[in-house]
Amino acid sequence: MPEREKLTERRIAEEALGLIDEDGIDGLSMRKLGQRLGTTSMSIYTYFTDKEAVLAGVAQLILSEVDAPSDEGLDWREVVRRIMWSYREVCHRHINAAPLAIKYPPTTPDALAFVEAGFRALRRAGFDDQSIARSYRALAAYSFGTLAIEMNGYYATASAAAAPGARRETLHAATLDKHLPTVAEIRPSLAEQHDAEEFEYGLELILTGFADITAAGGS
Amino acid sequence: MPEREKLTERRIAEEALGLIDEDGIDGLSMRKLGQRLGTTSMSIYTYFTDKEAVLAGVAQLILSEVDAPSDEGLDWREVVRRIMWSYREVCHRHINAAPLAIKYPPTTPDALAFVEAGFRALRRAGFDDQSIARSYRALAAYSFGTLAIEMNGYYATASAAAAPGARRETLHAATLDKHLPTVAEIRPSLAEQHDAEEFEYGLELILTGFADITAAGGS
DNA sequence: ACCTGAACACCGTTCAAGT
DNA sequence: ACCTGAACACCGTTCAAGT
Repeated sequence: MPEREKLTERRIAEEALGLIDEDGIDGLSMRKLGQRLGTTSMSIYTYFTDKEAVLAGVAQLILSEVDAPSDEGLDWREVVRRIMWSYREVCHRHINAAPLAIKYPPTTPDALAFVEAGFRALRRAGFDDQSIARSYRALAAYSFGTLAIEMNGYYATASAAAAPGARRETLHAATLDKHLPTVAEIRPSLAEQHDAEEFEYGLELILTGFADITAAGGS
Repeated sequence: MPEREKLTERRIAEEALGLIDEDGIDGLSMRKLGQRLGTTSMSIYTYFTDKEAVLAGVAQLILSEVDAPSDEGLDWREVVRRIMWSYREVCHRHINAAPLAIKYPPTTPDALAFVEAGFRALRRAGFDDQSIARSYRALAAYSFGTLAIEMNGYYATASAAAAPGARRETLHAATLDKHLPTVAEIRPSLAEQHDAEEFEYGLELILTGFADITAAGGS
């Protein structure tokens, strides 16, 4: 199906995101992308230096979808909450592309909008530069890590008795109980966790920590 | 250089880790790995179902290097600190392979040793099952995210004026100041951050949060 | 059971050539 | 400036054949 339309950096990234949504990052090839755009793979190189640049472009596209709440009348905690939950929602909606949002930082103005919104809310609340940078980093780390856990079905894999794909040394329940009794004990509780609930727990823990530690705490 | 030695799941994973340490994950191919082992790529398939299984095996190898402190006489906070710092150190020592440690959960007994140690320390301190699972998840999220930020030189890229590889729409300092003034303001503080210092800040924040929230707090 | 070589169906990217 | 087709140097994995 050759889509005929002027080639654009934007259109290429959008089509790439579509392909990734359907087939995953490994399912994206320059050849397939070219075909989907109604041209050859080589025409893409007019707009992006290489495949990695395309992937970075896809990341910008996703990050642009994150809410950037104006902070009028909102507590800084509430602004941060909205951004964090929106970030998580966007990454789940493009779950195949989520690793790109983790790997490539926002660089375009659209992709940076939510960062600006967050920084402004913290500034208003009286955080100094270092505290803002520090809070941003801690929140970024937490959201990246959360995504990583939620993406791979991290615990689903961990709970499976067998080492995935390894043909020997599968972990029998017996050896588990013997050598790793506490792991065996806690496993059910890990399996019972709800992603959203645990995300909230950690997020509120961090927000409370900010309030305790930064000078701006009470505002 | 054909290394002649009996082929083993373990030896294959070790050689794969060596290759990744040198050339990165993309630098690992089944063909090169086979050559390094003194055979063909195909002989590897006797021990691993596919390339992904090899990567999961490499992850187990790395995770086995993480310290698993015995909790005798140690405060639970101190046990967690040692594990977290060791995890970080191991991933930095195998920085090219670090994404594997994030992607593949520990499944072999050796790789699970540090998890067992951590769980045991929390159990001793009086944490119930749910609190242990919850703490583990929060700490895992934080360490994964930290790694992701430290790995890609996340802020280094973010600080560069240009969107990497995109040929248009590079972000000029002027448009930055105009549309993203707070981002422009905070950028220097982000560039000044020290990885280890920020890691400690977030880790201690989380540990304090655990003490506040779990019933076992004071012990 | 373990290893092999040839073959299949792909890749990203370069380059010379076209408009 | 933008697009193209052929070519280069690779991939992971299957399969039939060997020991």
